[in-house]
Amino acid sequence: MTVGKTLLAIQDSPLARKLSTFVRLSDTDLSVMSDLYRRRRNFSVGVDMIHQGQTDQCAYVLASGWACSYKILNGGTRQIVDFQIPGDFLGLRSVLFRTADHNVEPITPVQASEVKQRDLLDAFSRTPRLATAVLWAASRDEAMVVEHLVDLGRRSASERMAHFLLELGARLRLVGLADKTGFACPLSQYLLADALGLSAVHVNRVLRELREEGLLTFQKGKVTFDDYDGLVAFSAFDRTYLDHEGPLLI
Amino acid sequence: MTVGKTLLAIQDSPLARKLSTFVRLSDTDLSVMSDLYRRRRNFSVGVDMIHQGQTDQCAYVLASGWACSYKILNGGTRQIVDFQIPGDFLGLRSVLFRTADHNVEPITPVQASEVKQRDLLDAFSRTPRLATAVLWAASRDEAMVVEHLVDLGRRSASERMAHFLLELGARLRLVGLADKTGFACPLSQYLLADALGLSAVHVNRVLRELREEGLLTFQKGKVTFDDYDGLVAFSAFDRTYLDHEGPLLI
DNA sequence: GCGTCGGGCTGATCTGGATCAGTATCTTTC
DNA sequence: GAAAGATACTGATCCAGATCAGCCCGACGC
Repeated sequence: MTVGKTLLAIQDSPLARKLSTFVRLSDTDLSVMSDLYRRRRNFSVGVDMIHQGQTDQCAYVLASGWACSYKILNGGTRQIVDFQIPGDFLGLRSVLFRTADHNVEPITPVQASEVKQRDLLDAFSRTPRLATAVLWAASRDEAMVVEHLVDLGRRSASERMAHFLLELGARLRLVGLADKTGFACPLSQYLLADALGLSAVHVNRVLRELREEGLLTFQKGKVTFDDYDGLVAFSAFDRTYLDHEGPLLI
Repeated sequence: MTVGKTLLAIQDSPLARKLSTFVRLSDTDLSVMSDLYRRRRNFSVGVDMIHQGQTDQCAYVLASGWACSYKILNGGTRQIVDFQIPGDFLGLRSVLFRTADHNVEPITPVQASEVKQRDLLDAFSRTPRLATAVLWAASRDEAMVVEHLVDLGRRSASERMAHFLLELGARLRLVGLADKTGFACPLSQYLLADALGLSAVHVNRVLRELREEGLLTFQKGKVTFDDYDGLVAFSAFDRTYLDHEGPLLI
């Protein structure tokens, strides 16, 4: 039975797994979702997937690789708003509004499924539960942006760094790409600087500081939590906003 | 015909007006919405409407007054994430997730309709379009949070202030509470400080600076844009993310 | 086998905004 | 109408993090 097999495959995708922590997805929901997965595309590092200011952009579901969404400001600086990891939705706002309000750029080679506006809105009208699930996923993303905002507004550079890497680790654990000891991380110090509102120079110093304190090591593309509990205490990390409880809707 | 009259009243509410810029709401949608409006409640200044860490909180639709959502960090400081003005949804995340990840506090006396989780999820399953509309509204809010994040990460104190007050003005104009010359603003310098990640002392100096530059005046609860175009240029304000175009779904 | 380019890394100096320590109104309360 | 809180406002000082300037090293092209 090919249909059954396909559904099983969809059910196992990172997105389905994420959404089903909130709503129980029926076979109908899953088959509607599988339509969204049709157009698989590849992107290479540094070539924007979504351009700020352009209209009729697509959204994507990230299958593999890392990307970042950012805004450019006059003066050439930029602010990275969030990093996207496998299973993440990306560019939702750019399809809900006609014109994209941010850029998205792959940090590593990326595989992603393209989702056009029509596809998404059609899918929503066919299965209301899917709309609720996506609303939930979007809210979870917003919760992370909010936490990031608190980072920038009220935490010191080193708290910020610690908090940010803990959060990234927690997110990666949800998709099996990290454990409590650390994770592989393709971010350069420049990218960290643009995300944390710091200069690259200061990022370097802060990482050294954290290493010397025995809290964490970030070297050669690998983040290691040398003292997880110490880090949690130091940065007042509270992961409740990332935790999933059982499905809310039956 | 009481039913017709009720629908008309709902149609005129700030929330319905906001949502209908995105989707065309049918009579069914409107009557489902009217159910959400049943429980009107009053809140007084300083008494939290939503408590961080508590479970089974309600959401609210703000009818009148201002509120702010914020997070407390250890050390007693806080970061205000957003201000809510009439027509805004509030506490959506606190009903989608079981436990609230932020506080919401009225800044002025507030009138709001309470929306319980069950009400909301029932409403979504009855009319998928409503779910899409709320997703859209939530995305618009997220766009503002993102812009706020850019404020904190990469703009100087005075750019931040100018950008923030322009945005607030633009939002208030959408609900008829401001015009191009300015708006009535109940925010104290302490609240501004907590929102902009500055000290209250510096907020005061920045406001003086902007006043002396002839850009804007904030005195006696009233923000006046003395040089609107100058402000827009100075803070690189781009309001596309706030603009509504015609309804996307028929 | 030599440039060059993108990271990482470091010291010296500068500065935007915090912090401290007040003063001046204006309300509220009793 | 005195006392107690808010809130606005100001000067003096301090410091976290930016900026500038540069070195080191591995990967790449040719």
